[in-house]
Amino acid sequence: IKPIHPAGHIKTVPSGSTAHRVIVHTDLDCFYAQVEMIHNPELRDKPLGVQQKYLVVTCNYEARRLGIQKLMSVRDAKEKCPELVLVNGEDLTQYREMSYKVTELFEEFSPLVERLGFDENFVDITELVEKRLAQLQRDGCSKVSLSGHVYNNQTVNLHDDMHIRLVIGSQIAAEMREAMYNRLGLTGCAGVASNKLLSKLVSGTFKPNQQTVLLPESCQDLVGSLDHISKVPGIGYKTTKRLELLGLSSVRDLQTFSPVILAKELGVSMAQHIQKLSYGDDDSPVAASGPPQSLSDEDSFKKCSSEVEVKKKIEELLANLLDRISKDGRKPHTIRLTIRKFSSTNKWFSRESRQCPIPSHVIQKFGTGNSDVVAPLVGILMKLFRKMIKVEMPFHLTLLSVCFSNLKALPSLTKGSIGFYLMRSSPPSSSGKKMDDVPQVQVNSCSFI
DNA sequence: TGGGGTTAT
DNA sequence: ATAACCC
Repeated sequence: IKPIHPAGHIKTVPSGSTAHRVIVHTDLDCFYAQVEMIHNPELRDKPLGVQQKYLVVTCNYEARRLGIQKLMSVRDAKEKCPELVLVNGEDLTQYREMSYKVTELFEEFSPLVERLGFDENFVDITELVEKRLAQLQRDGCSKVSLSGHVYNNQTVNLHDDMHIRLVIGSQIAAEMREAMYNRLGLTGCAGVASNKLLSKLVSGTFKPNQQTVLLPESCQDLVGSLDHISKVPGIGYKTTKRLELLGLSSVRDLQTFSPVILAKELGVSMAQHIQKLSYGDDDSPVAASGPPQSLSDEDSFKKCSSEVEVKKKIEELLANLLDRISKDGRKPHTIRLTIRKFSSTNKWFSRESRQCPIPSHVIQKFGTGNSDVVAPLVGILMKLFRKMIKVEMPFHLTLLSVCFSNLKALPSLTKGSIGFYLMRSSPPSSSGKKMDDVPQVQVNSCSFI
């Protein structure tokens, strides 16, 4: 490594700068199936699928070799592979818990960890990379070795500033995956690049349990390798349809399309955003997720058509949520009920919801036993229900969901207090089993106290 | 198509 | 409150 300046002065990245970032994206291999196999090792060498209702939502690689795909119907899956073992994955509790263990593990590397679903994380390791680079330069060490694959098999140039940083990033990514395996028993992929979009795209290039780094010169090859605009993260179903109406289908089509006409279709903000994405350009920061913004519980079914049935389902959902919120420790200030009505046309979208503030006298009673809070909440939820459904008319629901949001910390944990700073990554647990988490929290918190 | 999540309008 | 996005 050559010193950037003759005196060996280190060029640091200004805080908040978007210029020389190193981002890791991680993606666990068939996450739900992995959790089930840890839970029951007998399943390890068998083709395994995780079932929700009549769908196989994910499966292990043994099952994939036999032709099972994600989101395949149970009927098709059994037909394709009669030996397929199915476990029910409708209760997400164990997946959610393992998911947060992974995020907390990554937070030991950098506080900037952003969750994407239960099985993906972005980690901004720019500062860690700078620290290691500085240390290497002080030591006068001239060797750094890359971990994992390089996208396109591009040659690394150790005289290139960004190449060196990305190579150090690949070592850190390897350490993160090692820690994940040693401490949690989980395998997964990682991608290292200069922004979130690119790190996510590159992490999937070598698939189970491998990692890949993208060097800047191969950026256009990466985005160009996507066979359709809908494969660009951020361009979803609706936007894809509108772009197709403009005659666009490849990433190159989008790159070279008139920005003026695109802005007329999508608005200038959205137009600029997705056209930048098409070039692999993404300046969005890794936003630390922290604890969740909302907790919800839902259930789908073929048919629910009477008020007593609705009340029963709502009570079930609420009981689960109250359990979860008491473990979280925070209090919800808003409650929402969501329904999905049956309709033969347009049947997979269109949900309706109504929400309202939770009365303050109900909020107070949240931490203390659950039972004095359920009756008023069921009352509120049934009122919300009647705002959407005229109960004297026939109705046919296929989903109910209850959501707590506007979550606020306990009154005692105000901004200036010690408790606030010790609170972050693991909320006080009623079971007290997580005492081993405390030391790592303090490592991150001490400098503030 | 499940059972979750987030942010923007 | 809905609509879009993500897994």
